[in-house]
Amino acid sequence: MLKSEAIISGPPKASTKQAIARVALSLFAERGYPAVSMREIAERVGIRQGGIYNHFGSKQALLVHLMEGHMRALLVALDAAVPKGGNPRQRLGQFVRFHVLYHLSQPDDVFIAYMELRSLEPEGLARVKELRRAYEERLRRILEAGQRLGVFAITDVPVQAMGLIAMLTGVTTWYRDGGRLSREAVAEIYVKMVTRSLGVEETPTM
Amino acid sequence: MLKSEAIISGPPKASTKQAIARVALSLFAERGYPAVSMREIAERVGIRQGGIYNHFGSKQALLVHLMEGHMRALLVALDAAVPKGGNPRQRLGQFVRFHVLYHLSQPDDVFIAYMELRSLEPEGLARVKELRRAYEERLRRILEAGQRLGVFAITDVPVQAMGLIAMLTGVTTWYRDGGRLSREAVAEIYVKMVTRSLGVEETPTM
DNA sequence: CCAGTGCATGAACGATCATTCACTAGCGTA
DNA sequence: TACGCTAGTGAATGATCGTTCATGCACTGG
Repeated sequence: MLKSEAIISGPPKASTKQAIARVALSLFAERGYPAVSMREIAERVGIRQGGIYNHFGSKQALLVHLMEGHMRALLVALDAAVPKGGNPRQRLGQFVRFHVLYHLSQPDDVFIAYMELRSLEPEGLARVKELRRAYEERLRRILEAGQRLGVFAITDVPVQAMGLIAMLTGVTTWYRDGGRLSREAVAEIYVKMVTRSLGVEETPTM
Repeated sequence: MLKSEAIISGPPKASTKQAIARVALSLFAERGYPAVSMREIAERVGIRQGGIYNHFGSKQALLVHLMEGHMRALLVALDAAVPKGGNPRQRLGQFVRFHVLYHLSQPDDVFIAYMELRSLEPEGLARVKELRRAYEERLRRILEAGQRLGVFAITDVPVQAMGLIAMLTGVTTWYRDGGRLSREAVAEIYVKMVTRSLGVEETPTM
C-alpha cells in the first residue's frame, strides 16, 4: 500500500481500518456484537486476526468507534436537514423525512446504535447515551415550539416524542428496497401519520 | 420435591424447568442470547450446568421455548382483550391499551421476542415469525375494517400498522415503573396518539 | 543508503463456550 | 419391598473466544 499512491490518485483501496469498521458494522448488525468474533471480522477483511489490533485496541473499542461515530454523524446530518429557523410544522415534516430516509440509508448503523447499548461498557455507554439524548431533544424542541404556538395537539411532549421516534425508527424492521413503495413514498406516509397524530390538518405547505 | 405436595397445597416451589425458563428469560433480555452462558443460567437457578439438559435439549431449544411460549400467550391474551365484535374505533382503542399494558407488564418476554429473532435457527424462526405475523394481522384487520367504514384516515394499511406497532412497542424502551406517569396514563396517551394519527376525532365513547 | 515506523503475520495464551456422559440419589408406583 | 424414572452431579470433550507478542516485511523521511 503506497501512501504516495493514495495522495496522488485518491484512495486506491479503502484503508484497512475503514474496511475493518465496515465489516464489523455489517456483522454486528446482522448477528449482534457478542455473536461476532474478531477472527470472523479479520477473515472477511482479508487479514489475520491479530491484525485488527493494529487499528483498534479491543473489540469493545471497535464497537464504541462505530456507535459514537454513527451518532455524531447522525446529529450533524440532522442539523443540516432541519435548520434552526422555520415554523414547527415545517420543521416537524423535515425531521420525519430526515429520520426515515437517513435510517433507511444507514440501517446497520442505526440498528447497532439502538440495539448494542447493552454491549457497551460504562464509559462508552455514557457517551453514546448522551448523543442519543441530544438527538431526541431535537424532536422535543420542535414539539414544544408547536405547543407554545398552539399548532400541535400535545398531551405530553416527552411521551409523544419517544412514541414518534419509535414509530419512525421501526421502519428499518420491515422496509426492503425493491418492494412496493419507494423510500420517499414511505417517508411521506410517515409524515402524514406523525402530523395527524399531532392534530395537524393536512396542508400543501407541509 | 413431592408431587403430592404440589397437588394438595399448590406449587411448594416453582419447578426447576420453570425456574430455568424464568432465569434465562431475564438474562437473555438483559444481555442478549449469545452473551449468556448456560453455566450462568444454571448458577442462578442453583443447579450445575449439566442439569439444564434434563429440561431443555439445547440452549437454542430454551430460546425457542421462551419465544414461542410468549407469542402464543400474547395472541391468546389479545383475543381476550379485543373481542371479535365491536366497531373499529372501539377495537382500535382496545388494541392499543392491551398492547401497551401487556408490553409493560411483560417487558422481558416482549424484548427477546422482538430482538432475538436473529438468534433463532431456521425452524424456530419460521414458527415465531408466523406468530408475529398473526399478531400484526389483528391490527391490520382493524385498520381495514375502519377503512371500509370510512372512519379511519388510511393511507396505507400495512405501513400504518407497522408504524403503529413500532410506536407502541417502543414504550418498553423508556417506561419505568414509579416514574411520572402510571402505566394506564401512558396507555391513554398512546391511545390518543394512535387515534389522532388515524384521523379519529376524540369522543368519550373511545 | 539507512534507520525508523506502520502494519500484517502466525503461533500461542488462558479462559470460556455448549454439550455429553456415566453415575447416583430419591421419589412414586407396583 | 423392589423397580424404574426423573433429575442433579461433576468431570470431561473439542471448539472457539479475545488478546498478546516476537518476528519480519515494505515503505517512509533523512
